[in-house]
Amino acid sequence: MTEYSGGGDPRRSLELLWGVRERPKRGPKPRLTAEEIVRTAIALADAEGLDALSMRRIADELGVSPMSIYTYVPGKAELIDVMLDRAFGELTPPGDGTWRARLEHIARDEWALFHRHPWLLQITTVRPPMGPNTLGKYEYELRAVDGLGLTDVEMDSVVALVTGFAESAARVSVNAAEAERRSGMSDEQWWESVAPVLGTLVNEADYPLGTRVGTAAGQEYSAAVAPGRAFEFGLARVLDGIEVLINSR
Amino acid sequence: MTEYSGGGDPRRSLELLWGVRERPKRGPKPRLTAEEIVRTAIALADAEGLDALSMRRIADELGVSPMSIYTYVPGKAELIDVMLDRAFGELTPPGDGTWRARLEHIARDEWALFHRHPWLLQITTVRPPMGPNTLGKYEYELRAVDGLGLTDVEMDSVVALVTGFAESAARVSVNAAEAERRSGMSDEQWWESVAPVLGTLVNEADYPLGTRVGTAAGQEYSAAVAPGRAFEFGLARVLDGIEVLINSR
DNA sequence: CCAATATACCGTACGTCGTACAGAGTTTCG
DNA sequence: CGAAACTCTGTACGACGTACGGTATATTGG
Repeated sequence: MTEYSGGGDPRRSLELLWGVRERPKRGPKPRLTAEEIVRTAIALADAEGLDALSMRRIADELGVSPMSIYTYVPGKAELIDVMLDRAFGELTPPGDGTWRARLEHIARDEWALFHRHPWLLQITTVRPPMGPNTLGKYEYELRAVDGLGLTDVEMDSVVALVTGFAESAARVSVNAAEAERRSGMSDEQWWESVAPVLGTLVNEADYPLGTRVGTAAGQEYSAAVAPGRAFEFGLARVLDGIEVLINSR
Repeated sequence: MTEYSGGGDPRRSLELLWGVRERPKRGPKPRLTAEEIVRTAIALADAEGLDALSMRRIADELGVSPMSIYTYVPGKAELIDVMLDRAFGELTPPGDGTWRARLEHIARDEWALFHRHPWLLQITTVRPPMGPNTLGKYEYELRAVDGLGLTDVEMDSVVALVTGFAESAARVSVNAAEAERRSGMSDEQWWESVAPVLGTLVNEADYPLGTRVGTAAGQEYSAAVAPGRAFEFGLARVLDGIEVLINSR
């Protein structure tokens, strides 16, 4: 189940994101806070993945009945919106180096964030939760490419390219780790279980480049480091491409 | 629920992928074939998404009971593996142009494939199904960057960068369309529902670049064309970056 | 022609999920 | 001291993948 951000009632979602709900005057003392629920949900998603994040599990963790959660949060979609914005709060703005150093910082920082919170990759952010950290992130990303002679639209495109690349590379890395965890097999072990059967079905000569290059890549990089190398390689190429654009201005 | 490819028994999976199952000598005539189930599943996923793809729905569609499906396919994971390989069969090898034209063809072809079969984006392919089309795809992708003076490992990295970029850009595009379908709101309508509430919570002066650039980007590109522009922009930058690498050899 | 065997197909059942709804208990205000 | 506002909970619905055991059907060997 892919989770969609921006799914709930916008007013209620935004109140939650900005924490502006005035506390009630009557009724029993609340046993929880929305923030506590968000923290618990993030810890659970970090430890067991987004698939294991259920309203029932969160309630268990907090020692209340499942339906109590709905007192503090309109539903699961809105909760995930807040989790996303809170996670973005861990990112740090780049410093004062070159534009290239600033974009590298942004990419590496996001790469690390996705590894700390792999569930972020399962949340679609085409309509992001308009919380303080999400807005702040966009702001400092744009600052990193301000004053380089790019148009406003180009600035937006460059930022989207770099963050999109970081997300894409992190996705490969996180999925590789997750596949290893689930299957209990390393990539090498997996390949050793597939290769013999594949050999009886396929003629290697039909795939000369795939056989040669696949073997070379497999030997050069163990599965444990391959995603990191792919990130570094791709980042260098993407920044080189952006440099071509900037130099043309 | 993210779906993982390569989850099932490798022998049974590979037999399915290569269609090598000898047909049974005794027992009742089969009413279906594995291929028929795969076709039905792909049509269903195309029309209603991977979340709507259930063994029960497939069985309904074919007029049999849910458990009958398991006569032809070991489980849902293996079925999805075959769906993936069959979809890759729609891709076409690049022609004889420059390396840049060949890589552009690969990226555009994949971009289009992900739009025809958006569910492909929900399947993790770190351990891809080793079917004929998946192997063929890797082979002609490598052929596109053969003979340029790159090392084997660099060839693999370049191909992964270009296809990873195409996938990443298509993901944004597909998610945007899906968000519109689900919510019944265009991006403009969504923004109009969020902006007024956001205005009461946020001081625009705190986000000067975000406000200016966000507005500019929103006006330049309607939501309907924005993902396509982002794809073209990013592809040009990525290929420029690869050109820098190739020229350095 | 008759059993033995292999296969196809199906009904039931289990433990998940998000959350609608109705009710019970608790605190504060007028 | 009510009434209103609020917190919390139990039950229920229809979905999911698939394990298991049973029954119907086709082919084979005698």
